[in-house]
Parts: sequence; structure tokens; C-alpha cells
Amino acid sequence: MRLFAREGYAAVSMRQIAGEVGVQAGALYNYTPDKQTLLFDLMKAHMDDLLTAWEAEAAPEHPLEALERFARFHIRFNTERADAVFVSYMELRNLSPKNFEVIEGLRRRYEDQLEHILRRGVALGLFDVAEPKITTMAVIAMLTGVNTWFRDGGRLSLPDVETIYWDMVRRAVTPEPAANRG
Amino acid sequence: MRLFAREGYAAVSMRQIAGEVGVQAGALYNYTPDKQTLLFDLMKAHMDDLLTAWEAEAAPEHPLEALERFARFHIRFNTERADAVFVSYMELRNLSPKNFEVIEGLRRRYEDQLEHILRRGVALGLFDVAEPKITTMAVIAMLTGVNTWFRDGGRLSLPDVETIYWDMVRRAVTPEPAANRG
DNA sequence: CTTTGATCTGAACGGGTGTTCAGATAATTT
DNA sequence: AAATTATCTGAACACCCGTTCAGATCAAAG
Repeated sequence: MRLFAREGYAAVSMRQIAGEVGVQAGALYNYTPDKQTLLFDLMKAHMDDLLTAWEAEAAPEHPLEALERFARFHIRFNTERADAVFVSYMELRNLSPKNFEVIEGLRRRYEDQLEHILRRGVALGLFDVAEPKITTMAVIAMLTGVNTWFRDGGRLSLPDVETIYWDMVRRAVTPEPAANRG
Repeated sequence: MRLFAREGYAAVSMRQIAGEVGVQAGALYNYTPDKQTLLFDLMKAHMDDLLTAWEAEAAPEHPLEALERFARFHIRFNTERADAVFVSYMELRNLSPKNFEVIEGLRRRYEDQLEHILRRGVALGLFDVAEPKITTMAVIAMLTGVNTWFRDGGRLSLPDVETIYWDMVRRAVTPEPAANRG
């Protein structure tokens, strides 16, 4: 995964991967039928991890609390696996159509978790979200973006960052009070 | 650019590129010293386009209007050049260190445009943004995310999408009125 | 119509690619 | 200790890579 993230699937050779684990290239074929399947297996394992980890979060009933949980979870989970996240987004084009469908299905299932929170919040009058699907995409893109700049040991701790992003997400979906005239 | 976006820099051969423009591979070397420089030139041209186009927007004085202008501009410009945007983000790792520096510098210059708008808005009390640099990254990530799902001819027009995203951005940076007690 | 300069071809260079497989080696079971 | 199974090596296969370059082809200038 590290090699794929750093150099790209196409640019990494089976001999390179083998070298990384101290073995000749041929030996890899005891573990994967081919390079393509190796990529797919890595990506699928990552998506399964993601869904399993979220399911284990036991999101609160209240949509606002659930949304905060989701935002913090997403940032934490993704920053801990920057290589896997990068590969799972970037190397989609190197999957066979059938494998692509599987990964996309898992991704959609994850997105649905957030969309569902938003829709419940709208139903309860807690959120002002005209297009839940679009807001879902926007929030996920924003949160995943942390990966492009966050580095451990910087000025801000991860909980700090979580709080800043959660604040932006909350304000983006929370109703604005009517203008306050007397 | 289309080939690089669709298959990845490493996976595209000079023979493929040549074929696409109806020529033999050797002929390409009348136009580029090597493949790496070809990638760099494409990416640099894209970043130059981006900065030039933004400078031509003549952003309004008022930070709120400037921010709206930026949000709409960013969505419009990027959705019109999905291939270039994808390549410029994803193939950074295939640039030599020196070329990487150049592209990163241009990207930072673009980000500074937004950061400057945010800082002016904070100074005027129009925005509530604790960390302008982080908000800059968050907003750009969110807006660029439109590229992952927007397709022409869908249910929503591009101006519709611009408006939805602008609304989220505005709310994310605009002060919340103090709780309204009687 | 010839000359000049730009452009393109097609072959070649050394080297890297994913994958296979017979035979060697190591680990486990009997 | 012997037999069996799992694992690894190292060479080979057919093929593709970026790049170079002598010679062919084309377009414009004199």
C-alpha cells in the first residue's frame, strides 16, 4: 500500500513489492493471482475496515451528535491511513469494471451513513439542508481534505483539527436564525 | 492530459500519446525533451491558466462578495477542466523535486488568494474564522470535490450547484448571532 | 526549381514488465 | 527420521518502455 501510494500502481513492479518484503517476485504469486487482484484486495480491505470501524462507533440517536461523531471519526480514521485513502481514491481507474463496482458500492454505503444522519436531522428540523446527497459529498470532500496538509506533530493536534472542522460542518448544515429585528 | 487523467502518467506510453495525435513516438521529441517535462508543462500550463483566470475576475472589494466570486469561480473553472485538475493533483508524485516545487508554489499562490479574502473578512468582523489557513484548505477541498460527482446534463445545473456550495461556504465562515434570549 | 530548415518515420538500444514453472529449500506432520 | 506440504528461487517467456538517430518527407523561402 505504501508503494502504491508513493509511486502509483502502474509505476510499482512486482519485483519492487517483493523486495520490500524480502522475497523474489515469483513468491508473491503464492499470495495473489496477479497484480490487479493485489490492488483490489488492498482497496477492499480498506473499505471494509472503514465500514466496520464506523459501525463500531455506535452513533448517537441525536442527529447533531451523530454528525459530530461522524466528522471526528472520518478525520481520525483517514489521517491514520493516508496511504490507503490515497490509493483507494486514486487507483480506482486501475480496477477492472467488476472490481470497480465492488469498491464503489462500499464507498456509496459509507456515504449513505452520513446522508442518513443529514436526512434525519432535516426531518427533525435540526438541519437546513436542501440537497442531502450534495451536502454529503461536500462534507466528505472537506473532511478528507485534512489528509492533504495534516502532519503529526504540527502546531495543531488532531483533536484541535477535528473541532475546527466539526465547527465548520455544523454551521454549514445548521439553520440560520431569522434576522433579528427587535 | 486526457490520457494521463484516464490511465495515469506511468501507465501511458509515449507511443500511446503519439498515436493519439497521429504520429510516431519519435516525433514527440521535437516538442518535449522527455516524458517528465511533458507532464510538467501540462501541469504548469494548467496552474498558470488558473491564476490568470482568477486575476481576470476582478474580485469585489467586499470580502463576502469576493468570497462568493471565488467559490463560484473555483467550481466553474475546475469542472470545465476535470482532467487537468485530476492530473495536477494526482501526478505530483511523478514530478522531479524541482518541478514539484514550481507547481506547489503556484498552488500556494492560488490558495493565498482565498486566504487573503478570509483574513480581510475577519479584520472587518464579517467572518468568524479562527484558522484562516485551515479554512482555506477546507473550502478548496469542498469546492474541488464537485468534480467527483458533477456531470453535465444532470438534475442540477452548474449555477444551481454553485449556489448550493456558496451557501454552505458562507454559513461556514459567517458569524452565528448570539443566542437570542428575549 | 532549388535550397533550406522543420518535421516525421522506422528501426534500434538497453533495460524493465507481469507471469510461469521446474527444482531447491524450509516447515510441519506422521 | 521420513514423508509431506508449503514456500521460495532463479531463470525464462514474450512483450513493452523511453529515448536516439540516420535518412525520408514536407513546406516555405530565395
